[in-house]
Amino acid sequence: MEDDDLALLQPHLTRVELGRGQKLVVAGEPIEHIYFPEGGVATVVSTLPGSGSAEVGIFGRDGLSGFCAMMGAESSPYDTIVQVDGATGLRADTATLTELTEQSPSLRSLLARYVQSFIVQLAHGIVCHVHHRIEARVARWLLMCHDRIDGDEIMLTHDFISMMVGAQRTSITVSLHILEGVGMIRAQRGRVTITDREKLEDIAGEAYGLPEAEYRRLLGPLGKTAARPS
Amino acid sequence: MEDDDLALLQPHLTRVELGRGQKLVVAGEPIEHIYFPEGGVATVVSTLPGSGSAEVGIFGRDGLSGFCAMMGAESSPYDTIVQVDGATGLRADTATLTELTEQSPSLRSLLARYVQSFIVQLAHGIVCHVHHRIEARVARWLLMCHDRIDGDEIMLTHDFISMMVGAQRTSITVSLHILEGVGMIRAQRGRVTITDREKLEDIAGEAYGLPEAEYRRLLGPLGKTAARPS
DNA sequence: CTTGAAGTGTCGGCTACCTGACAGTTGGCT
DNA sequence: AGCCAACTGTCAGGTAGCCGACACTTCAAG
Repeated sequence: MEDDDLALLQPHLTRVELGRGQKLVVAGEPIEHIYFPEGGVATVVSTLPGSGSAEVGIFGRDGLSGFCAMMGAESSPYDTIVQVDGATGLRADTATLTELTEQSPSLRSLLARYVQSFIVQLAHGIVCHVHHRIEARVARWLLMCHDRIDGDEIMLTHDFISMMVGAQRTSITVSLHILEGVGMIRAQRGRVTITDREKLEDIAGEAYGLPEAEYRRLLGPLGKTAARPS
Repeated sequence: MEDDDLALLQPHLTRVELGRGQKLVVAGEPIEHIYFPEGGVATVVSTLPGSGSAEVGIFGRDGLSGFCAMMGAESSPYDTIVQVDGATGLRADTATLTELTEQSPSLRSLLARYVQSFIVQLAHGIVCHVHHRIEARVARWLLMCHDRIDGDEIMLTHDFISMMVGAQRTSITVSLHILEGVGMIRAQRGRVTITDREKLEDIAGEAYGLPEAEYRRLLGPLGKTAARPS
């Protein structure tokens, strides 16, 4: 995702472990650090007392946590949680990063373009909930994870997918059976393996693709091929 | 919404009529003008060949059209359409505005904070679709309109609300009857009048409020009291 | 005044999905 | 080895909201 702005950032980055369940942003609390995952998946989750939780956005090595701290909000109303681990991330102080961004127009442009791509992801989430059945939404979500991990195995439970997709756990079980029946995936305890990505994209239909296309348009390749600092 | 940045913008603004149905942004086409409505309601709408349309965001005098043009995207995948008219708007050239923003840190901060508030609106839209029944979503949407217009009368049809809320037209008719039965609104042909806003907020519950609170936190009062250039 | 389009009310059938409950399975821990 | 917690499968009942169809009302235009 970075180019020669990387040199600007590098001295301020620390590599840290990102463990499953770790909260990169806690709702309502000041955001002190910004994280750039080098792998795995993190999601932005809304939790309200009367309504339970719902996932609203997702990112991995394609994005960063808590960008709202650089948009004039010291905190976010949403949690950001590491959901699929197995990777490290680069961490920076919010204040430092904000200042760097303020100074470098190209860094600012990069951030702006990422924010724009994230907006499209959010907007598309709404469209999915309005128009697409659970099956397609599950497919969408699996594809979004697949884009962000190495290999075809994703470690996650039905319970977990249910929160992501915004559906009942039992409905997820059924959906996964259908997807498995057609040979798109293989489901084992706590693990889903993508076996036929193309078919999965077919099932997802318009539920998948638009935000990804927008990301590529604004920021370049998404996923395994994306260049990352090492 | 503006403060003394206004002086910077003023010379580049032209007052224009905003008519119902007018597209302030056309999906996929370059955004040449940015509009700041002085009243009425505009929405951001996703239209996909296979899935029909869905509304994803809304704004009025609290916001501006096509901000993505200032985020590095020349175009947006979504239309922005004037839905409730009866007001003028201020228009500026995208290029000019982008340049001004690039130069003025305070203008940039203002824009960033607005974008952040819009993100929360989008995210909350997802939460609504996951957790709240149609009735609450209708209430939410009426409240969001009410925040942005003068008076308590909103000119809109059931058909229209159905697209906004992401539901069937007949379901909207039923919902409006319920809301009217409890005395929260009065529905006439092509018009809804808010008669008891508090009760409406009760019905909406958590479907309404969070994005509005966030807007106030970041940008100050939303709605009728908000200071606007005149 | 007439006509027609746009908007509204309503109904019956249908289905996707929720809800809760429970039994079976797996795998890590002691 | 054995146990417990987490995970998965499944089922039966209920319901919100979809879908299509149609009759009625309102209003603006000719």
